[in-house]
Amino acid sequence: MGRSPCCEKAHTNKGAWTKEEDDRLIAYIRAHGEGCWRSLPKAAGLLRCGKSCRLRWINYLRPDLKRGNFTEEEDELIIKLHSLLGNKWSLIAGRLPGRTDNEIKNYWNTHIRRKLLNRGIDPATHRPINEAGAAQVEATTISFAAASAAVKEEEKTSSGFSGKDTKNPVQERCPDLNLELRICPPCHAHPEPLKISGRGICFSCSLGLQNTKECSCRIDSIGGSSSSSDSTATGYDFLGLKSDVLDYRSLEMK
DNA sequence: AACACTCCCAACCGCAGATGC
DNA sequence: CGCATCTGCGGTTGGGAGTGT
Repeated sequence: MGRSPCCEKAHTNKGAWTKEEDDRLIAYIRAHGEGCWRSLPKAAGLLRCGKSCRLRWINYLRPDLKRGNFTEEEDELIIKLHSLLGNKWSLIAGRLPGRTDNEIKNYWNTHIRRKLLNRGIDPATHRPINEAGAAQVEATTISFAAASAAVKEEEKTSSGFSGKDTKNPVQERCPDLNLELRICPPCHAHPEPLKISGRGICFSCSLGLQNTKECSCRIDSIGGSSSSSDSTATGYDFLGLKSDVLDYRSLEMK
């Protein structure tokens, strides 16, 4: 491609930000709002590249950031979201108000990985370490992360593949994965709890969101009768995204 | 006190997707 | 439609702080 560098690298500061630089950046964004990162440094009188300014603002200066230690609840939520989304730190951060993707990524690598290893769980797969092979049959968590790569590969090689196909080769390989997970409006009666690999809990409950508006216990499988048109009527905002049909592939394309 | 080692996190880098022309 | 540019993301790194010897 031969992309040009994001900014003129000469004459720009690098490394730790000074108080004065922080103040300039804050003042400028308060006056003009976020955006136009490329032109911001010059306009704000900063000898930094736009990317550096954006990162500094998002990860450190934003007023809505929640600094300080992660709570036990946040820990568990991160673990559960990671088991579902993989290293999609920005998506995970989207479910943790006041936390940034960089912060969560760092926290994962320094604390949670070790925590899971101590529990005997592989942080990459969220499966017991000593069951690496056998666990494929008796999965205890759902993981779209590993499957998403396979889906992409599948889509490359099979141009005719669509979500409506009943013969999804990925599912044939990974029977524990429901790549067409659909979320419906909250159902207080919980008539038909989602079975995640044999466990009778809904997805929200598995995330620790019992009795919340996210609690939804009716999810049709890929072979279900719901079409995209009837799912429109029951569209549900999962992970903060207004989508009619939850499809991890579409989540990535947010 | 001095050095070595480990941990942690802010910041950087490169890439890919989105957008504009 | 193709190219150039911008933005955002995930992986990695550098260096300061903390701890052990």
